[in-house]
Amino acid sequence: MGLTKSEMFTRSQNELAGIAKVLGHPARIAILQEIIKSKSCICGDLVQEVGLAQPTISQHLKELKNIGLIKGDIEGTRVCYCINTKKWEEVKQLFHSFFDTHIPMNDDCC
Amino acid sequence: MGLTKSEMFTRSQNELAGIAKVLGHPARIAILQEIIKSKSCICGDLVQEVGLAQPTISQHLKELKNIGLIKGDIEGTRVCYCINTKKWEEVKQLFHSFFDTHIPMNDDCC
DNA sequence: TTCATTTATCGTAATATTGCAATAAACAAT
DNA sequence: ATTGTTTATTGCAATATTACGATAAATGAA
Repeated sequence: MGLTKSEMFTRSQNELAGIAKVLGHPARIAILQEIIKSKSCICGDLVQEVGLAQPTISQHLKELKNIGLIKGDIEGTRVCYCINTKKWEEVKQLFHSFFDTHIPMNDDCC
Repeated sequence: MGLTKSEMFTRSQNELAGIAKVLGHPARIAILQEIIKSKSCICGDLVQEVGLAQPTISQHLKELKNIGLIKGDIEGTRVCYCINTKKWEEVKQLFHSFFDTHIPMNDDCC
């Protein structure tokens, strides 16, 4: 089969996993870092910098846009991508909350 | 093809993406939360709680163990899983560092 | 208009992931 | 030794992801 219904899990579990999944590819991490680094946000330069073919980069950008982490501004034939800082903060907070859940000490094992 | 060589990316890009990938499934998020919630760490109870077949849970546990987020203690026929707090803190810090990179304001677009 | 530039989309091949039934392996209890 | 319990592994089918060539779509420049 290979399909788990999302109804099996809570909304927040699906949300966090969905975002983590998009972050789960080094090219997309590289794209985000490159957008941040190049203060003025970049476009097809990502193809040069990341080293994947243009359609591939475009596809990764689409996924990052889908979860709202980046925005794209059309400027003539070019598209200027940049971080959506509002969403960036939200996602930061999401991971923060997840990892800050207190881990109780365990005497029984481990 | 469908394969990007990991040599294309930095060590830390691959590391972060690799961990995010494992977190990128709601069942694995649910498993982590359940382990945390059940103070005394649990075993095959996860099958009951998460609602997937035993081999599926076992497989997800394996992936979580691979990145070191959980440990498994064999206790007779049972295996007691719990959070590897040391690694947990490391991963928390990893995401923290990633999301805390300063996002420069952009006047050009977006 | 015609040509060059840039990005998105389509189509497709290669690969990876997911889920589970069947089964093995390890142990406890009788 | 046999039985029951628990977990890991194997094998496989269904699906998803990834990468890229080809192509379309949109714009700017000549």
